[in-house]
Amino acid sequence: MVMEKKLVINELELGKEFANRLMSNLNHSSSVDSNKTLISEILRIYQNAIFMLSFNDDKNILKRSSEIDDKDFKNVFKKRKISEKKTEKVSVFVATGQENGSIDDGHCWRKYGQKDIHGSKNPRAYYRCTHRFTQDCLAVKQVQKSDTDPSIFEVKYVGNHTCNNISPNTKTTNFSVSLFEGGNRVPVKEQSEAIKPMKSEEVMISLEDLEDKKNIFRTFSFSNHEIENVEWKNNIFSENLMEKLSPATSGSAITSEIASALVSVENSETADSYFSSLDNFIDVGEDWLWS
DNA sequence: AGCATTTGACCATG
DNA sequence: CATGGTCAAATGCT
Repeated sequence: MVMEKKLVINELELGKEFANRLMSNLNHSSSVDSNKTLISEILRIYQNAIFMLSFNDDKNILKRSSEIDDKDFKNVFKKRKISEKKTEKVSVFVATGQENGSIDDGHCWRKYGQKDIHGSKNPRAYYRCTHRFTQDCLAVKQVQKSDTDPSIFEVKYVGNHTCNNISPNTKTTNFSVSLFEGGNRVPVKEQSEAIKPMKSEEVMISLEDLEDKKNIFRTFSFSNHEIENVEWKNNIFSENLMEKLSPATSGSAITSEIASALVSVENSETADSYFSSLDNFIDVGEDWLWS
């Protein structure tokens, strides 16, 4: 069985586990918050599984990634800076709950293009940092509404923000994040949890050991080194989530092996502003592609 | 007026 | 040649 398939199955099994837990909760009159969190998690898992499968379908894309990697950078392109872009880090997010497709991530973006994408129902919008010219900020993002779920926007970030203009909205974000790098857990950012969230969204990060089959997706990461390496790195439970769901299980062995992020957005209007603080969470290597 | 968005054209790439 | 990413003129918005 291919790795990707196993991972999708793992994801679905996790969804099943959460559903069972929800059933149990309902039988024991657990807190509404806990049940909501479970439902949210189950929905996320389904979306992840769908997303993974959609990526897995396109082998040609994966092939192309490896081919690009095999090339030297001896080719100097004439006009565009695509070759530079390829060396930048890319983050992929699945944003839910957006009503109008404009995803406020705490940075100021300027739309510079939109394209109909072959095989996709929805066009892809291209944004660059508003401060591209004033502060030489080369950050770029692409937003595309999911074909499978119109409420979900796939957001891809390319490059780091070098500008220092962050929307005040960011202040309302309440999250706790950790990630792995080279097998070591590295705390990234943490803010006060003083604000009780009205709505939670899981940000998917992944920097987990690819061989660890216990892991289940929160998101995916792609590498272009080889086709075989275009695997979805993954992680399982958010520690915060685990504490919400089942305090007894937090701190278990499993949580020591996960990288996760739980983002709580005080303002329930949007899933705003967590992206800005999560730049490069998902390092998909030097090449990246949409499904 | 100044800034953002739209949209067709252009270009690199496979 | 098809596709995706970017450019830039036209247009819209405040």
